[in-house]
Parts: sequence; C-alpha cells; structure tokens
Amino acid sequence: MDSEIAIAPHDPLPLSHELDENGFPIGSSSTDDDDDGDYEGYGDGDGEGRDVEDAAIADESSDAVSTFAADFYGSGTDWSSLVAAEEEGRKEKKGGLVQRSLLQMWGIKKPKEYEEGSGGMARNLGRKRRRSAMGGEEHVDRVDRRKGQEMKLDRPRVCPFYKKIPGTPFTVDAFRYGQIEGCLGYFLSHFHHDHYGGLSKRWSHGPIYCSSLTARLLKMCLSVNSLYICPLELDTEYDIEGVKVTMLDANHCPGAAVIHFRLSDGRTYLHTGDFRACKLMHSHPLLLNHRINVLYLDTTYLNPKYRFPPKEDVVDFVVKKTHNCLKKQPRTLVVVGAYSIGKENVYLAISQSLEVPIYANASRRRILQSFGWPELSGRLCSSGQSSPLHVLPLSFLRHENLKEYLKTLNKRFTAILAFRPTGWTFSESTGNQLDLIKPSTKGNVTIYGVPYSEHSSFTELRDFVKFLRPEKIIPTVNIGNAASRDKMQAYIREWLKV
DNA sequence: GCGATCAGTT
DNA sequence: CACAACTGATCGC
Repeated sequence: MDSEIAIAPHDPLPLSHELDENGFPIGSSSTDDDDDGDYEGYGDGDGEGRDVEDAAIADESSDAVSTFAADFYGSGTDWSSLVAAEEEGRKEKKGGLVQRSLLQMWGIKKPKEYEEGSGGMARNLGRKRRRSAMGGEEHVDRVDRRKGQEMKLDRPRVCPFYKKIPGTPFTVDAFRYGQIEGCLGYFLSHFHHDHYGGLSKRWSHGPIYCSSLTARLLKMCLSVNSLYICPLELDTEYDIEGVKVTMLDANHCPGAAVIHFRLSDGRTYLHTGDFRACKLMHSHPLLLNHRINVLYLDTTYLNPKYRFPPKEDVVDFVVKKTHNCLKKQPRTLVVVGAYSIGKENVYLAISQSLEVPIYANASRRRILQSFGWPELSGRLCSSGQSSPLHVLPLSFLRHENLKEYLKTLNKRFTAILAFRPTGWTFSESTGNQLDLIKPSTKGNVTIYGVPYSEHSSFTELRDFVKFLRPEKIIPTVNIGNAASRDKMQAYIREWLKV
C-alpha cells in the first residue's frame, strides 16, 4: 500500500512515511489493538478524559515499554525516532501561548472589584492544592522551578509527527517548536491561539503560508514581520518547493483553510486544520472523485455523543428568541459573546433580522473590518448607545458583569438577552433539540448557551470520511490517550468498511 | 517589558 | 457535566 514516497531532492525533512493501517507511523508500538470493533455504544463517555489520560501519563513516566502517547509526543523530526522517544511533551495539547489579553485587545478593562474576589482566592488555593495527583519526575521539576530553586533547563519542545507533511519540507500549525529541522514552509491553518502559538514579531524561522485573511491578522495582531508572511488565495494552486498546494475554505472561522498538497509523485495529502465538514466540500473539484492518500483530520468531535444542529438552525433559534424577547421587552439589549474570531454569523444574522447595527469596540471593529466583508463592515457602529446589539468578549458574559454593563448604559436599556455561542453544550448531549435549551436568568439578565459549532459533528465527520475514503487518516485532536485514539480508530474503520 | 509556560475559567 | 479557546500568574531573560 504505502509504496515509497519520492523525496524531493531538496527535501530535508527526514520523514519516514510508513503508516500502519490506522495512519500511525509504523514502529511506534501503536495501540494495543486487540479490541477492534468494540463500540459499546454511547454513554460510557465519562471517565474517558482524565482517568485514562492520567493512566497514560503514569505509563509514560514509569515504563520501559513505549506507549503510543509517549512515542507520539516525544517524536522528533523523524518518525523512525519514535521508538527512542524521550518522554517530554506529553502535555503538548494546548498550551497557554503568547498574545496579550484579548480583553485588553478588545479594549475592555476589568473592573477593580472583580480583581480580588472569591475567584482570585479560589485560584490561588487551587494552585497550591494542585500538584499531587500525577507523580513523576517532571512534576518535581516543575515544583522546584516555581520555587525558583535549582531547576533543570526546560527541554525544548519537539514538533510532533502529525504536524509534518511527509515527503515535503512543510509543517502545519507548528510554530512553538522554534526552528524545525528541514522545514522550509510553515503553514498556518487559521488564526486561533492554539494554532498560531509561538508566532510573534520575532518570528524568523521561515516563510509562513496562510490565507490572505489570516495573513492580515498576523500583521495586525501579532506584528509578524511581513517578510515571512506568504498569503495564499483560496482555491488557487501554488507551486511551493516543488509541491502543488491549494487552500480550501474550512468552514471554521474567517480565513480558516483546509490545505491540499499534491506531491510531485502524485500523492495527495489533505490537512483539514480545524474545520466543519459540509456538503459543499463534497463537491469541491479537488476532492470529488480524487484520491486522497493521507487525511490529517480534525477529530475534535469524533464521538457520537457530540451531536449538534446545523449552524443555520442555531442562528434561526437565536434570531427567534431575540424577536420574542424584544416583543415582550422592547428595551432589551441583545449581547452576543465572541472571543477572537469566529461565530460572526450569530450577530450578523441578528443585525440583519432586526435591522440594527452591531456595536463592537474599536479593536474588535478593526479586526472585523480587516475581513473585508462589506455586509459585516457596513453594519458596525462605534457607539454602544446607538445599537441594541453588542458584541462582547465571551468571558465577559456572566450575570455580574452584564448587570454592571447594563447600568453603564444609562437606562437606555432595561434588560439584557445574551447568547454564548460555544461549540458543544452539555445540555445538548441529551438530544439534538434546540427547544430544550433553557437559559439562565438572574434578575433582568438572561443568558443562553447555544451550540453553534465551528467543528464537525460526529455525523458530519462520518459523512466526510465516507465520501473521501482516504487511504490513511491521521487524527490531529484527542490523540493524547490510547483509549480515545482506539475509539476513534474503531469508528473510522467502521466507516471505511467495504 | 517580552515571551514561555502552566493552571484555571467559562 | 466537557468542550475550545482564552486569561492570569509567574517564571527567565
């Protein structure tokens, strides 16, 4: 199956390309694969997260036998080094990364009174109390470091294999590993913190390829040197280092791209970045009736417990609730929460339906303007008094905050109706019914959590994979523990049967 | 003051 | 409840 991948002459990324039938590198002592098609249906989802992960961690620190997770995270530039992996980096997952506070970025100052409330106390206590559960040496290091006592130097973070595109000198969303040996092109799938982490104005390790919208954000928000930024238009094929590269719309946040690589030997790789699969992708000329050899898949919600409605349905729901509420209380302020970029359609739809402008503060307006979407730009306004529709940082959407916020608006409004568009909401796990969503109300502040997801649901993933039928799949999310990997593999195998 | 890192928060 | 994606504290330099 996996015949040789021709390595381009200039290609210094020493990637072995042998993958096992699950898309994991051969020789990495992949998962204990005996429990093949076991599904045990839904529901036993709990326990999966923490416990198993801790088990995996314990494994890693103690064992001589290499677990997949250890190998996986410890893997260096070469897949063949997986076996000899050091146990570093098990925490690769998502790190706190650069970027100044978004609140600051959005120009919102935290009221003094919230700075040292019970929250602060709880946090400090939590910090002290923590740090016991997961023994192991690394832990000790960390404690020492906090005390400022003789600490070891931090081992450098190593780029995990799934961020490298074999047979090419490229990586995807790998900016937190310094210079990566042999990497001549650093691709960025989209402008979210956990993907661009490591990028700053000091970046100098090589060219960054991304959509032009993302490119603008890199300059505006992170002051990345333009010398290194290589904007690519969507649906346009580029020849980069002898590889044909095309970015497709990922249906995630603005500027998010799915990246299609065609190697000179004809092999094709598709990296989804973060994406929400949809029917439209099924008809893309690069995907329809074309073989994909390896699919790097955003497996965030690859579990049947993650069911949520189409975005359109959620938007309809939000618009309807808004209308109802305004009918009863015409002087209601409607608030939509959003952190960096993404979920714009929620407030755009309200704006269009109510025929009111959208208030956002200066820094958010600047970012939204940079999208170059006239229908959005044209509706932005700079005075909170002149619109009953405000966009605020997600973290601000709490009863105390909104109550205060209402006061600052000088009686122009008498109540607040707020929406937090989050990916998956627990209330949703019981069913797929939007009507079941109950808001949380305190006084004149009502907050709805709505399942507006910019990642694929389980069924959307299934349909996408069954449509694409790639030769191999490499999951890029939820791979930190064996149980979840096994489960995902089992589903994928099932989908690709016959 | 900046960047990295970790835990915590919603 | 558990998600993704962020904030805040604290370290080194």
